[in-house]
Amino acid sequence: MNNPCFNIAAVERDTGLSKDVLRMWERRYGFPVPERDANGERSYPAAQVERLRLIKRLMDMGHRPGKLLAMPETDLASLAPRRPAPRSATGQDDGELAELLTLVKQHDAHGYQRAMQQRLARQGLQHFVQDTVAPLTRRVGEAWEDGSFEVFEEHLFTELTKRLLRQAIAALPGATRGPRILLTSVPDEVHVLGLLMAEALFALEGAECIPLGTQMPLLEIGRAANAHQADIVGLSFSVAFPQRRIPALMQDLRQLLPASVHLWAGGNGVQRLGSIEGVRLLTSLDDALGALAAWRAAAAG
Amino acid sequence: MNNPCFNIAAVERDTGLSKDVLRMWERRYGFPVPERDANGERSYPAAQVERLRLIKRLMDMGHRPGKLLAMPETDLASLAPRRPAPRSATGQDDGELAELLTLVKQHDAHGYQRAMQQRLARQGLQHFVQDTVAPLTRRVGEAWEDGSFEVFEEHLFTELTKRLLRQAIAALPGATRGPRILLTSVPDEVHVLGLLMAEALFALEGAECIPLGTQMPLLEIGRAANAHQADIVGLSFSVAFPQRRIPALMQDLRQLLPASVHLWAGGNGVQRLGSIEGVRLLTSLDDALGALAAWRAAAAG
DNA sequence: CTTCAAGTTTTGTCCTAGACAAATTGGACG
DNA sequence: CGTCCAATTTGTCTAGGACAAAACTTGAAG
Repeated sequence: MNNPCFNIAAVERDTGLSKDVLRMWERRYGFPVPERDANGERSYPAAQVERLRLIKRLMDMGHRPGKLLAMPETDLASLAPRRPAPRSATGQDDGELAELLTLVKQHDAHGYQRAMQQRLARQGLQHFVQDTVAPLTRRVGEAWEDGSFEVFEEHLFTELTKRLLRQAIAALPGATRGPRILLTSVPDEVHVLGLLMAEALFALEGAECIPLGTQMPLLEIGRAANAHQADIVGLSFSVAFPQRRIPALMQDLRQLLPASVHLWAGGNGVQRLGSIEGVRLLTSLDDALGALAAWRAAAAG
Repeated sequence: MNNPCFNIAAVERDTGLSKDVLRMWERRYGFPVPERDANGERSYPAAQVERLRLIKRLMDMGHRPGKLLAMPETDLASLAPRRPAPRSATGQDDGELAELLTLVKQHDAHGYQRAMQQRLARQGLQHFVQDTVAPLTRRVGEAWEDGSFEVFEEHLFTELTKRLLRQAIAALPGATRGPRILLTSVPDEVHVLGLLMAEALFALEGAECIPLGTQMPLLEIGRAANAHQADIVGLSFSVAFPQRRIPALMQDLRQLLPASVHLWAGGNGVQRLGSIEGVRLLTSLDDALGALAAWRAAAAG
């Protein structure tokens, strides 16, 4: 048999579904049904792994496992390309963004970087962040959801875009005028582009940003805020982060920080959230700038 | 009780020991012996987690679990601070590196960046990577192990250093002369500094690097290699990655790639590894450059 | 028609305990 | 002193069962 087969650990790695879940689904829903190797251990054919990946993707889009696992293969495929159309359609710019996406899709890293550099030069950092990077990121998320972007294409996009933003940030004069803002994310939240966009805008305004990367344990965020004498702690939540966990998390963190330290939370993950005591929710990049202006007004007054 | 307790999933995250292993040790060796919560589930006191982390570290140093778990606390501690002294002691440079570490330790991000930029300008990128970034990273790892670095300090170091390297890489001319090298890491391997160091050296040599960030599922690595028509796939493993898993992982990946694609594995995690069929192990940054030269020689011949 | 609370189903994670293969060690023998 | 085989060590897999937390439904009240 030259079909490659995967043991349960390999499937866990590649799909992100835990061994417990894989065995549970087999028991409850009758899928996947792996073959068994000489030792009686599960051995998943590539086709089943492929289907599991599709199911995982649909689950991330909000579908429920029970339904998906009961479906025949064909119905599954028909669910995938469901894109309800309300893509931001601003005419000309829309086409240019599509071109940028095409470059990534064609794996033309150099072309993408060149095009983005040009755009950055033309628009300036602030408009570049707000009118290019932000919508592009949303587009990539959509494309990934409807299956027109592979995982590795999304990784490439993220990696290249991170570089552009960091480079632009590094080129800014090191300002010391504004508040000190500590930027990071909580454990299980790995997305960093939102943080970088915020950092770029804050740095442009002359604030002093302290970037700690992603996945900081809460206790460590508290210590870091203290050590750096931060005025503001800014967290980012992507849409992929379970929203219901956010309020409790933020309240825990609020208690770890001195009352004088402001706590901000932004990113697409906080859009639909109700207000949280002691936390400023940033609903957009504009709102983030507004929050900074308000902080300064309060500090001056 | 105001002592914080951890459930088994949290302990797995914090120690890197799988749930299976934690339960097995409890059954076999009588440690750890967690309390039970209201639902009868394991609840590990902080002290036990601390000890598990120490045991894990000693295992990574080559000690055997059976011995360690049978030891009383005091003996364990006596094994720990054994830092065999062969820290690269090159006199003057050693002092300068210590100064850089001190800047991070004092949370002086600007000072650190300035000092590193100067070093980069003075040494040139190749020596900067080999003689500054590499030893510095090792030092930070050591400092984290012996507790003199906080988690957030390590995050800050990583974040700032990543930026320096990426900036330097971006400043290089986009060369198209060498092989196309796809650089990434497997799931569960989040460390990226090693990859960036390799990328810097390869790019200096005129190779075309395709950086995909970390944590790519194996199947995706295969697809990406195909889509980008990569000549070489380069993976990085940190010391924190369980070494025993590497050979099987690499063999799985080897089978997913066309025979014409070379497979390289580097990083501090592969130092003590025996050879793997079809995989070129990079034991050092110098060795990585050697591998590149060898590839070119073979391609030309 | 919306909003909120209570009930029901779904779903993931944890539990126990046994089996076995892969890796490592120790010792015997050349 | 090296080499090979046996004994031990060690991690991962297996099987269902149990249960709590999340998500969906339903129904009542504003």
